Amino acid sequence: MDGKPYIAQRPKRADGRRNYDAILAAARKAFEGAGADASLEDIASQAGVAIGTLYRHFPTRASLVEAATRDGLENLVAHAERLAAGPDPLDALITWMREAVVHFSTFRGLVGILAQSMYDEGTPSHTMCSAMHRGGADLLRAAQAAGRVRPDLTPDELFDLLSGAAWVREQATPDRDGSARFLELVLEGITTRD
Amino acid sequence: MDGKPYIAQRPKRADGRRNYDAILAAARKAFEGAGADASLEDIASQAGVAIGTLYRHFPTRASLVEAATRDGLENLVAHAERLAAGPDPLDALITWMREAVVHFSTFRGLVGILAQSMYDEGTPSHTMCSAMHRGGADLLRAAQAAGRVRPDLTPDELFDLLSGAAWVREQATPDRDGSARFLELVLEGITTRD
DNA sequence: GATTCAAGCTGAGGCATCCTCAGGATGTCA
DNA sequence: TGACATCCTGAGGATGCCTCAGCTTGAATC
Repeated sequence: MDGKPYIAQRPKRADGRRNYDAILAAARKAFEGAGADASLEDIASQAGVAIGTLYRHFPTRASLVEAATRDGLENLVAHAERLAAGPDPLDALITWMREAVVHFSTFRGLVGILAQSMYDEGTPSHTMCSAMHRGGADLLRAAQAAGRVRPDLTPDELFDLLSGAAWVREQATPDRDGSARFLELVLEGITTRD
Repeated sequence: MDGKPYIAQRPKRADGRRNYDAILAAARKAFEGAGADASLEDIASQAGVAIGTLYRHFPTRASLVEAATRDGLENLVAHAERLAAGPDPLDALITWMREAVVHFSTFRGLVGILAQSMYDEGTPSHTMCSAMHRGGADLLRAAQAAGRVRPDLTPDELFDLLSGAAWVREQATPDRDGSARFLELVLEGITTRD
């Protein structure tokens, strides 16, 4: 809509930084417990801050989600680069996919936000999602070049599969988490026959 | 929680039936446009009815969703039975899976509700979901018996795969719908090698 | 047709949440 | 210490959820 997505930045003043950090910590906890649609007023209150302060630092819910998950996704991107340097491209891809599914389902509702951010510039998480897309695409390409993954699989399709797995994991209850098996079956479908 | 799920039933009095139908029609349209979390007050207003009347007929949002999707899911179950009588078990399973994905993603948010209903009695849609589970399981079993699908795939896993595909479809935009390809890749993973 | 009453309808109102904004407080820098 | 940009506050309008006390009406009975 805007073309210029808002990315929350750490404020300069000491009290501002304090509150920014407190809000972020409260948000992580709240998202973990109540999902991405946790009450923002609760988060503000947990952070010991008025609601207006929360909105000052994070003008939209999406910007707060972005800030709360940035570290994890940065790690994921960094790990992709490290894995790309390894010897076994298929193993690297699989390892990364497993990790990605876990990150995508850090809390309920996150996959949906990420899936939208992936193709919607003008979204706080878009930058990070693009980086992830590149990282995943590189690993995929390498595995394909090694003849270990079907050559007609596109990065977009890979992320659909990962998102699907993450969504299943999101829905899971402690006694029923089919996401690992889901990924296993998916891998069965995309790796080339021995 | 309750153990006794509320299933909306068509009321007896003429004005009751009229309103029930009007609310259902408005709900279908609203869900289609705004997803499963469409405003109930809007729906009531569109149906030309006070909000209290909506709640009289459909005490919970879940019960309204259930009523709005019952027909489609009934058809899906019926189709499973018809397909089971056909000659080619694998073809039957695939056809049904495609259809299921479409039904599961009738509107945004439905898959999530169905996925929860599947294993949570005390949910309006649970009955229909169980019937669907049985129908899908029968088709799966037949395809496995014919040696066309890996024998270690369970019905629960099948529904995870279907739900994942439906979720992807739910997220899709007109220019980007990867659900068909998703299903294709999944089938690659669960069918036995020629 | 009149009577009766269970079934049905209404919409105000309490509560939660979102988000804004005018006015006040305060950290920082010179 | 003064000046001011930055930051904070919380009341308040808007929306949506859901309930309930009081009223209306369809339909069964006489």
